[in-house]
Amino acid sequence: MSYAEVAVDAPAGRLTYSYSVPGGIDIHPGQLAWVPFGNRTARGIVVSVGASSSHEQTRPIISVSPEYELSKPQLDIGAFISTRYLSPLYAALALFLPPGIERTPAIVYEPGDAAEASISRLDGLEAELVRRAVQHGRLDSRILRNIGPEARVRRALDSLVTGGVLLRHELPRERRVAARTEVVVRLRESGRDPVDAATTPRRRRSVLQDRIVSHLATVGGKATASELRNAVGAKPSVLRALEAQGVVELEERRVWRETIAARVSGESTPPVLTFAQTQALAPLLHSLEIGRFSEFLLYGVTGSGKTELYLRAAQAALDLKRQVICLVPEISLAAQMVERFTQRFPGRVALLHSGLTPGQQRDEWERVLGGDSDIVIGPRSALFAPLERPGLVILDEEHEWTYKQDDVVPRYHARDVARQICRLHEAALVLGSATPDIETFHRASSGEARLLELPSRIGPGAGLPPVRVVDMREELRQGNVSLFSRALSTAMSETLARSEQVLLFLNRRGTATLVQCRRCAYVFACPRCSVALAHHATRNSLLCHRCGYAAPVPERCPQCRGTRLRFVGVGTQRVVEEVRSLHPEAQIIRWDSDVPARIRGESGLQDAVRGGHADIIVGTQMVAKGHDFPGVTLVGVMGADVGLTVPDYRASERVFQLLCQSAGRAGRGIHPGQAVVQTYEPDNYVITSAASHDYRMFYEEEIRFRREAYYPPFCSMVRLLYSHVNEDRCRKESERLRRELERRIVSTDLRITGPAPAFVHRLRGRYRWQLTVRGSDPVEVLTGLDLPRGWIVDVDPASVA
DNA sequence: AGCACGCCGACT
DNA sequence: GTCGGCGTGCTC
Repeated sequence: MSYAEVAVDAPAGRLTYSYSVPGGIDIHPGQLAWVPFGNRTARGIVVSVGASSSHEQTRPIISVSPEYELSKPQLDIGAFISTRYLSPLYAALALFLPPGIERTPAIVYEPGDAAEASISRLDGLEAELVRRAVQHGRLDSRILRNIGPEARVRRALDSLVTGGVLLRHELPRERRVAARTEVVVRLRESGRDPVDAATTPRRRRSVLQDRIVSHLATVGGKATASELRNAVGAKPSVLRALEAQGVVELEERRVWRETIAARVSGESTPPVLTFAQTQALAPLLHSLEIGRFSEFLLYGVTGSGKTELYLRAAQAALDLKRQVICLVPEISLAAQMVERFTQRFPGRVALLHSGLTPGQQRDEWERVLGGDSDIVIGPRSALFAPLERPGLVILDEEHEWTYKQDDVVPRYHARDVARQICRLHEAALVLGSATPDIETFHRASSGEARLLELPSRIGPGAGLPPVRVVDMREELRQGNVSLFSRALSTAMSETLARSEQVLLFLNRRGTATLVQCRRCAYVFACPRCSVALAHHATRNSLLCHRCGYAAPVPERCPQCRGTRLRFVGVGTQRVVEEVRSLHPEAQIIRWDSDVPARIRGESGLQDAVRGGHADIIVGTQMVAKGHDFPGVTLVGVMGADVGLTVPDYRASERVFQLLCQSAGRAGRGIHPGQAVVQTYEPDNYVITSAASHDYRMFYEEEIRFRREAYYPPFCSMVRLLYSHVNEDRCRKESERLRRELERRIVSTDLRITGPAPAFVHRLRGRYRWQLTVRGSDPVEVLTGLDLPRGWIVDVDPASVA
């Protein structure tokens, strides 16, 4: 007897369950299986096979799926993710499953022996269900679709099953979408010229058959069945008849559903590299050639030629018969990357993301599996494409926090998983950014990654736009209470007069939550945590979202004794109103999350700006990313420092990145651009370094703060978030966990913070409290810890606010 | 996830 | 007295 350890699709965090293997089944690690789990049939992935089991009682595996199996490297990466991010093993391994594979069995109901006889004593819905079950021999999801309200049907079925009238079965199933095929019809020569066969009709051939044969002859003897149907009305039955007569051959062929990659036109030839590009490329090519793991930070501003280096490195990897993964921060940015790669490597690029149709997803994935595509582009999930031996993994805009999955398990960071994949396959990891993540730049500084630098923009509009920083306190002192400084106001008028476009960018994080003195700009902060206190209007109090400190809303500013306080928070709507009153003739477009997603769409903003002849665009961080507006020559950043007060150790980093990106939107076309940054903290290093486009200055300040305050990269961090409808319970449970963790601590460098209410204090009717654990290896204390329901564990969280 | 069990408060 | 909401433990 042999036994299998199986990672089962069950939310509770155990690693594997043991099953016996029925004789005759050939089983090995990586296979997908169906296993009995409690009273249901669940998906499982076999992780090991042996002669004995780790559990006394075992039930047999139901079946093994033929569709796909995970490779050894994939099993290893899955195990890595599960351990590192404290996630169930199945969830980690499932990242590698083919798109559209079924994760639950089909449920069918068969009539029991007494079904027909019991119809008369049942009520309407139940009787109807049994009647249909008898009529069709069974009930499946298709028959049940339009029978009544879902919940009521379910309840009725449950009671019929309990009463023994119906029998419930769970049937394993595999694929949701079928492969698309087409039939190719070929005229057989049979020793004769095809034209001859077409012109000398044989006996007993119908008119339709003749038309098919002559059409085939005119198109070179070969056509698909659907072409023939459109051209001459050929029916499948007629084609089969012709095949039987030996006139044609039919061949079924797989066709791939296409994505935007198929519509890319033009081919690009490699341009001559600049000196800086050549310098940066050399070590990358060298490491690809020797085929050892190496990590690179490609640091260069937008427009400095990073993508060309990605393409060169990809070429080198492909020449070595290895594959390439190129990740982008979000789906909407994939299109540009697909275009660049497809123009250089036509027909070899696969695009993988959840926005494709299920059929497209399946086909792209299988083109990768079969080796038809050796370049994969997509968001973080593209990391799990079925590649034999990746040689190069690229993360474009590596600092983007979308690379961290934080809504569902496993809460992995694509950068860390990519690094692990590269280690395993001895591949090169290339992280590209104009404003690298502090942790990444630190890796480059310490030698863990190699820094490749592209110092300047190439081509027209080279050089970054000048940035003017405006002190809004001074504006106030001068009696300007408008949202716009005089500098921005003047610049707007001048820009509009030149018929150029203005982009007003509103940093809106932390709306209306903090309290500031109107006179000296003092922000009420927690005495223990030095972060802004959040204003809770319902309780009329100030609360620290990090440590739980609470205070009543004060009457006076403790710094200047001023009595005029303001509650910070301005929406795009307000900005639009004020712009309209200043420039009633201007066309204004508002662009934020209130704009319906269907309008925002793929290139929605680009179209809106061009089609709507917008003069002024007002938006939130959404407009700062990826979009290229050649007509914009003025960028106004409103409330540049708002994000700085968010109680998160990465608040500065986020604001810096956002400011650099926003300012970079100006002057991307032929006309020179400028940016105006409005702030209450003109001397803050985040503002000054962003205004002078000085990443290194920002980095030096920021890394000093991280070191002194003990934050990553000088420690690792885990966020523990508990949510419950009852707030008191939240507090008590998080206090209990803190005590439990303190008991478990053996190493000395661990620090626990909290419990405190989370920044998002209440979400969907549930309160949220949190703890953070910092140290050289905080995961260690949490491994094997059984947490009650309601806890979310987030290792290396994108945000602790 | 889904289910069974057991605990408390709100009713016939 | 019981019904039922909710917390907890278990599934190889």
